[in-house]
Amino acid sequence: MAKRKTVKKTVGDWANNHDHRVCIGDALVKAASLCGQRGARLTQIRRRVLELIWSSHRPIGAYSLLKVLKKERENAAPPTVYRALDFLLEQGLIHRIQSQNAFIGCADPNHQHYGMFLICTDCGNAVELEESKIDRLLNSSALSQGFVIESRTVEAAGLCPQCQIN
Amino acid sequence: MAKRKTVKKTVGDWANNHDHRVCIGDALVKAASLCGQRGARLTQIRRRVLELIWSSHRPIGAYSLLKVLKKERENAAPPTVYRALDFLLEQGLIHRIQSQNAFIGCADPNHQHYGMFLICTDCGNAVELEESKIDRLLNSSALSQGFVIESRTVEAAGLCPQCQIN
DNA sequence: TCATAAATGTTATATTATAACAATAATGAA
DNA sequence: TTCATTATTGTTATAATATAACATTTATGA
Ligand SMILES: [Zn+2]
Ligand SMILES: [Zn+2]
Ligand SMILES: [Zn+2]
Ligand SMILES: [Zn+2]
Repeated sequence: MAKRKTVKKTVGDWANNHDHRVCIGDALVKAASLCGQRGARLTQIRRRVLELIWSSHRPIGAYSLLKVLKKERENAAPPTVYRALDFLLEQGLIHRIQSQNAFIGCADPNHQHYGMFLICTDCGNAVELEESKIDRLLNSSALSQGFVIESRTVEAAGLCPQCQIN
Repeated sequence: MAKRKTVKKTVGDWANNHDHRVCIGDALVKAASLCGQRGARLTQIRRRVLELIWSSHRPIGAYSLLKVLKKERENAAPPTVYRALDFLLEQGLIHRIQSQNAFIGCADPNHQHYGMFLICTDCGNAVELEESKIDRLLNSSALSQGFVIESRTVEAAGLCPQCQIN
């Protein structure tokens, strides 16, 4: 890979003005590293699906992925994509956006986090919210009813800073 | 309708030991009243779909509803159900559970609320979380990135008090 | 090098949701 | 009441999302 400038892409960076190739590159490097550590096999298909998911900050659906894959691999079929997605989800490399039946890359697969997203209804971009306070409040609120949370889906739709201007 | 004891079904009541007919009855009465006020037509089909949704505290899918409806109305088809669901969603009489592609009755359709749910992975029951603090925290957390939330999906999966015992 | 397990290929089908147009029923104005 | 308008429901077809089941190939390590 050619040497590239390291631009920090912070969580909550809604700007279009970053070099998104850096996001993609970072994600793939991290994924390879994590899978290596874990003895999980980031095969060609899986890697390519991850790359396609990272091709934008918009969640992408399984059949959109399939459409692209088919151009490169004529025998790609739904299971091809869904198996790759299952693997990537298991490894925490992507998240599922329930409200869209779509998938998005996880920028920080190595950290504990909760899969909480802000999703712009205009440009479609989504960013992960790293806010442990929400998680704690949710937990304590549930506990006050005796309910123990194991996993959560938090998806807030609205307008990102960019799209409020336009 | 026969006179019945008014049993308060509080939010967060996970017990099986309430008379669920009361939940159903209350929901239908409230729905009729609200629709009346709004000039919205709670037709036979819509009312029946609402009743079926309220038949348990578990979210129920469109095609499960259809299966039941077909026994009573031989020309019921997917649009029959989805139109009723659309109406009930618009009126705030039901909520959609995104993580299950399923629907659940709203116990308090007249109040402002946020559609936040606790869903038991064991018994399948779901209750709506009335916790404005979570909503405020979510809003402020989003705002700190300049993001304005318009709607939210909060679905926490875990074990309800009953199912922790078993 | 061979047995095993993991990944992928392949075909079929299940599940969830909507499009499009026709027929009927409700509503209110003339 | 009658008629025009709109809302609701009927009907058929199909789109979109996801999984089952079994065959084949590839990777892995004993
Ligand atoms: Zn980027
Ligand atoms: Zn935007
Ligand atoms: Zn009940
Ligand atoms: Zn339970």
